[in-house]
Amino acid sequence: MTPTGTAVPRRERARAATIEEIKSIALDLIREQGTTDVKFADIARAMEMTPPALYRYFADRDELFTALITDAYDDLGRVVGHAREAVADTDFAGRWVAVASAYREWARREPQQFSLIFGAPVPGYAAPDEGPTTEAARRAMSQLSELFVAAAVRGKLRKPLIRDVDPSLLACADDKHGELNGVLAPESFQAMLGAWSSLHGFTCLEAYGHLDWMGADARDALFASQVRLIAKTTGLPVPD
Amino acid sequence: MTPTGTAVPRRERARAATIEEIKSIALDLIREQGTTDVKFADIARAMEMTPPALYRYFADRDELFTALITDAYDDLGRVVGHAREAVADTDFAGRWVAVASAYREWARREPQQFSLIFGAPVPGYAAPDEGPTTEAARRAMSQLSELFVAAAVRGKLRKPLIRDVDPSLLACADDKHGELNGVLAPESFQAMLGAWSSLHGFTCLEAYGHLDWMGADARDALFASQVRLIAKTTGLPVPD
DNA sequence: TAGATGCGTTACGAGTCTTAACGAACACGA
DNA sequence: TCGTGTTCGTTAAGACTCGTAACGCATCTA
Repeated sequence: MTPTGTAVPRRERARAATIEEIKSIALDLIREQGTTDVKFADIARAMEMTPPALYRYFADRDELFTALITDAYDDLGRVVGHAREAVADTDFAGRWVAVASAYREWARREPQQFSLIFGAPVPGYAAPDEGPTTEAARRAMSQLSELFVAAAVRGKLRKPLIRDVDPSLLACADDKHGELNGVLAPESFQAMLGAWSSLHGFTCLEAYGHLDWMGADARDALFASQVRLIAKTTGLPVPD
Repeated sequence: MTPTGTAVPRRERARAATIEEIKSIALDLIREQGTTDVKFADIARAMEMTPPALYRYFADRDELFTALITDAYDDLGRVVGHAREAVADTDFAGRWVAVASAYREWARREPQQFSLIFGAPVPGYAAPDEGPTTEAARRAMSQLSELFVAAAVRGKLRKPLIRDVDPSLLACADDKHGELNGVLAPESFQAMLGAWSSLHGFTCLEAYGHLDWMGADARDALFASQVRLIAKTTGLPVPD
């Protein structure tokens, strides 16, 4: 069975597969033990290998972490993106709810991955500045801004409740003009950031168990009311 | 110099002082290295002791962590409380701004302590359920609820923007009736939780550097607008 | 003064990350 | 078909960690 159509050499494919297996097992272990510190020894044991073998694939434990973090960003962005596109592209409020819910549920489903990207730096791991992680962060965040841009383009974005924008924030919005297609008004830009931070706040609190004292139903209700409130205050067209 | 007025035996005082020194140095190290994992060896070295000596004061590394976490809660509660009381007790909006700003600034000043209490569980450390940490958490949170209760008592709390409350959240509010003096309307209770999560979201994002891409001025402006927005939507009496 | 208690030390076992040196499997050109 | 070189996984070893055990020394108490 000679590889005819395969552009990628057999060797490299095996290597890539091993790398994926390492990351996958690392994630499993992280999920199992509930913390983000993985031991090379444990990964190796689960793969029926010896610890030093892993150094053929990751120079450092930090390098493995960086890979896990960028993967987490990608996964979050992908999940949120799918959720967004599952709703009619004219139903902006519906898309906002979908995005917010996906964000929340991903964090609850994968609290460790969530804390990997949004939590405090992992012990002993200093994020490489301007590295691949910041790049991945932009991609994930863009899911939200695209939503607002789309609404603005179609003229469906009302003025947000808070309209006065500080000069410094205005300058900042100008910097981002390119990415935002130059169509998002500064006050809407400000409102969007506020929406993100509000959403993020609830998500953090819930993912780390700080809302466990209220029942699951109550949490759902609180989330729903928050999302609706944000839609209103940011100027997204709520059906209500 | 015989200890005349000292009720506490000299021995215990020395022990307490050592405990404080350990925690203090642990915090310094955490601040220096920017991560929450402290090594007993480093603490001991800084104290010019040998690592095993620390086990006379903390049975475990987890025990030290628990102490640090409760201290962090206390510190946050204390700082926020002071900020609240520094504003006239009739100026509810002012008090809200003070509380929110103190919360934010504490997190920015002590990101490690912040992540100690609000971040993902520390690697290898499983929080003792229903232990002293949850108790301390209540105390810190109460700074916010007292503010809302006070405003409600004086009839200065308007209806929040979102008024419909889900039954499950209503039941939850009833449970807390005692602590809330039975005077906070369910919709205000819901709004208060929303206020907290919004505040928390901005604080998290900023403390962990996810807003570094905008300038400090822009961050300040965004925070101010968020705080004002929350005051409006929760029904706090804004002077404007 | 005699004894008990508390504290800090050294010594040690188990475990971790990481590098270095070795052997075996594989791919490839002569 | 036969070398040759690259890649992979192994064992061995050094430096470091947490945590326990056993030993002195100081202090407090009876």
